[in-house]
Parts: sequence; C-alpha cells; structure tokens
Amino acid sequence: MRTIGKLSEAAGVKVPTIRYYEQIGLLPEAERSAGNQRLYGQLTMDRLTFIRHARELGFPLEAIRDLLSLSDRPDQSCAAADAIAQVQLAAVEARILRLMALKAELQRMIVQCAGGVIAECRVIEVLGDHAQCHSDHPHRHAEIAM
Amino acid sequence: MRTIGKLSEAAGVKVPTIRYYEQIGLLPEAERSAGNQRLYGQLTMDRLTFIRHARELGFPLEAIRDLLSLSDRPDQSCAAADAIAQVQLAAVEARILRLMALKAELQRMIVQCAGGVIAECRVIEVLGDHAQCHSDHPHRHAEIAM
DNA sequence: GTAATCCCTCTAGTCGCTAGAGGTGCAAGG
DNA sequence: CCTTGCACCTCTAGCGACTAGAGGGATTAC
Repeated sequence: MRTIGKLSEAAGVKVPTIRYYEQIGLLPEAERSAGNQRLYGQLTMDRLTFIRHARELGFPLEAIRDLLSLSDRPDQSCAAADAIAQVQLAAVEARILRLMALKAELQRMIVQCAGGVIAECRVIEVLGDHAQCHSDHPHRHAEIAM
Repeated sequence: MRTIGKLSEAAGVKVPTIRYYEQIGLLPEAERSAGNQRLYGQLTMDRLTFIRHARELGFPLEAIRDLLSLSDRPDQSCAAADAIAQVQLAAVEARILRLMALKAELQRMIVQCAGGVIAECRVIEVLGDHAQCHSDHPHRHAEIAM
C-alpha cells in the first residue's frame, strides 16, 4: 500500500488531482491509515493510470467514467467502448481541421505585417474586418476548447 | 444606437457574453437609455467584432486586451501586435501536432477493436497499459485545453 | 390595455483542475 | 525523547470564458 504521494509519483498524476478524482467518484474512496492518511493498492494504481492515459488522449472525464464502467463488465461487447472512442476521434479531427484554418489565417496575417506601423498592421486590420479574412471560419462563436 | 439584443445579433456575440465583456473591461461601460437599458453605437460594434474575430482565431482574452490597447495607438510600430500573433501561431501549431498524435493513436485503437468483447477490447487495453501505446505522448499531464 | 418579448441585476454552475490557509501525522537526525 | 521538516489532511476559492436561471422592470405590438 502506498500513500497518496507515492501513488502520485508512480502514476504521474498530481496529488490534488487524485483527491479530486476521488471527490467526483472516478476513484473509489481510499482506505485510510490509523492516522487518517489515504492508502492505495495496485488496483487503484491501475485505475489511475487508465484515467491518466485516457485524459492524455483527450477523453473528457465523463467519457472516462463510461469507459471505466465498461471495463468492469469484461464479458460484454466492446461496441460501447468503440463508440466512445469514435466520438473522441471525430472531435479530435474536427479540432485539427479548425486549427489548420486558424494557422493559415495567422500565417497570412503575420507575413503581411512586415514591421510597419499599427495603422497599416494586417494583424489588427484582419481582426477588425471580417471581409479581410480569407478563411470562412464560422460567424457563430467558435469551438475553441478541447 | 442599438440595444444589446440588436448588437448581439449584428455582431454574432451572445447577449450575456457582451455583458461579461463589459464586466471584465474589454468593452467600455455602455450608455444607458432612460429605462436603464444599454445602448451601443458603431464604435462598440467595431470593437466587439474585433473581439469576436480574435476569439475565433483562438486568441485568449488577455491577448485581445493587449491588441485592443495597441490599436488605440495607431502611430506606433506593429512589432508588438506581430509578436502576439506569433505566440498564438506557435500555440496553434503545437496543438495541431499534439492532436495529430492523438488522432493516430485513437485510429489505431479503433481499427484493432473490431467488435469483440470488452476483455479483448483494444480501446480499454491501450488505455490501461501505456506499453500498448505507439505514440510517445508525454507522461506528465497533457496540454489539453486550447 | 395587455401580452409578449425584450432588458436588468445577481448568483451559481460548467470543466478539470490548481493554489492556498490552517492544521495533523510521521520518519529521521541529534 | 525531542525536534525538525516534510507529507498529509480538509476546506475554500480561483482560473478562463462563458452559460443558465431567478426574479424583476422596460418596451413594443396588437
């Protein structure tokens, strides 16, 4: 059994994050030592590694919650897990496309801003006037967060 | 002069967001009608369009605050605006690279999960065991937000 | 006149943590 | 045995950039 600090180091997840995961029910309530300190065994370590890995792949915590509950029923079809991964893949692809358009637009702005004066600055100008913009990014509020 | 609802529609920014921008000082305090309703002229409309456009390009509000203060001094060099855009471009490029790695990993997981049972599901397996992972995404917490 | 639709302020919630205050447990050195 | 110092505890508040809702007032259309 490890303390939370050891678990944190071993799993690569910060101590407050582990407590947070327990608080929101992603991790079970930890056993406690005589002095009320959390103690963890290998099962929690594995679960935490799973969570960290899924977070690194961009899954939101709710999706991870679903994946964890799936992995508790190993006899069932993995169609549900597959579906969750498909949704995540589609989200990642959409984000890539969007970012590539932004990148092109930023590059265009920067290239045309060759050290002049604010009044002629393409960066400022493009931002102030949508007609200057070559990409057709949406008029509604953009999907910005991952 | 338009009311907040008309401005919202014209600029493509939601009403509560406009009030929020005023609250954090990105927009000046609006004039008020006799009945205490906000009224906006063309200047605020332009400023809001600028903000929306910069947000769509992924600039954080703090960067936008800087850009706005730059655009208030049109005689100065645009080096600072250029620098802000460069930082944003670098951030976008980094995010694209990261997302491409995630995409490859997700695709690999999904292809190998061909409708079996949870116990053999690659999605679950890859997440539970870093050794199964082909990409070398970082062990520390990933940069996930945009 | 009245009903519908706008607008107002204020508070709290979202996501996934992170930081800090103020206190307790524990292991090692002297 | 005592102290030092770190790791741990709980609790609350904060981040960014909004969003949602309550409970009310203003304006407009019929």
